[in-house]
Amino acid sequence: MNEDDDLGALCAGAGRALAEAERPVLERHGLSMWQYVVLSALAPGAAPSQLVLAQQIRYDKTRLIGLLDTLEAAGLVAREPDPTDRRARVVRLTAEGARRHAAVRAAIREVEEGKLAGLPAETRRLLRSGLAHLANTD
Amino acid sequence: MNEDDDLGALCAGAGRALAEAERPVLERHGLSMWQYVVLSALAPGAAPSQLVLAQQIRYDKTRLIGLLDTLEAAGLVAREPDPTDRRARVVRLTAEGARRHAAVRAAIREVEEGKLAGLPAETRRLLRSGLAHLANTD
DNA sequence: CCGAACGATACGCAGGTGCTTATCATTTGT
DNA sequence: ACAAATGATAAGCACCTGCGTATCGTTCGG
Repeated sequence: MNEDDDLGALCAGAGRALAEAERPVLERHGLSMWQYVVLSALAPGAAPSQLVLAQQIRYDKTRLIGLLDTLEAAGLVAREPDPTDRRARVVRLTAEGARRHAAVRAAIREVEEGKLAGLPAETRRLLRSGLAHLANTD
Repeated sequence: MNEDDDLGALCAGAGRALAEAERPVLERHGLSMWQYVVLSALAPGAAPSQLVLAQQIRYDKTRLIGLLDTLEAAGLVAREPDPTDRRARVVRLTAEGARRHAAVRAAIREVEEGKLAGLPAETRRLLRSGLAHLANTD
């Protein structure tokens, strides 16, 4: 039974399985995993600076630059100097970026639904809350 | 709420948090994450060949060689030619390897218990079964 | 007002990853 | 019995990752 497995191993296995299932979806929409992560992070609201965005998604701040370059060139995000601190760049989704993100997110949700097929609603709920608890006990 | 997050993002977050919490434990016992994974894979029984071991733990088969070299030099695993097919090497834990694995595993279980603190038994159970379901729906 | 701190950017380094190719010993199918 | 396949191994590759350094413009404290 899974009583023998480490929780870490289980999380890694589940995460890998999900990532593998989602990769084709992302490819079909022309986005890399990290690009999708950035769009997801910006969906609830603009990031006050690239630095906090990098910390938020746990991505290297110097590599985020090139990632944003690509997304900006694709018209999915916009960088604007923060009026209150012109060193910082506020990063936000463009209308097109919000549209693309919503579309990809819907497709990914479908894949996840498929993976969850067969699990009772109660299990799904506790799975989410359990994972959130583990992730937030940093 | 966590209803907003992708399952993949939740798994990644939880997995990362667990890995970070377990790294100091592994370091204290002088093992890398992958070395521990190998020991864990061998604990239930010897691997019939290095190739199947690599596939089992999803590690590159050519890199596994060096990993096993280290573990063998440390006296934790043993490689013996399979009598029925002398191309293959059977990999098994040594007595010392089994002891080390049990010790590290106990320490890791403690960490995981700490992370799970506050979650009711039912949630833990469903969390495990939910993760196992996701991981096995490859 | 000026030096220290800070954000964005460019660049290179070291380590880890999966993948490919080549070699050698062994097994297997015909 | 011989060619093809297979497992272990070595070596090299292309990529990704985090990290450190340097530069430049901007901000802020004394």
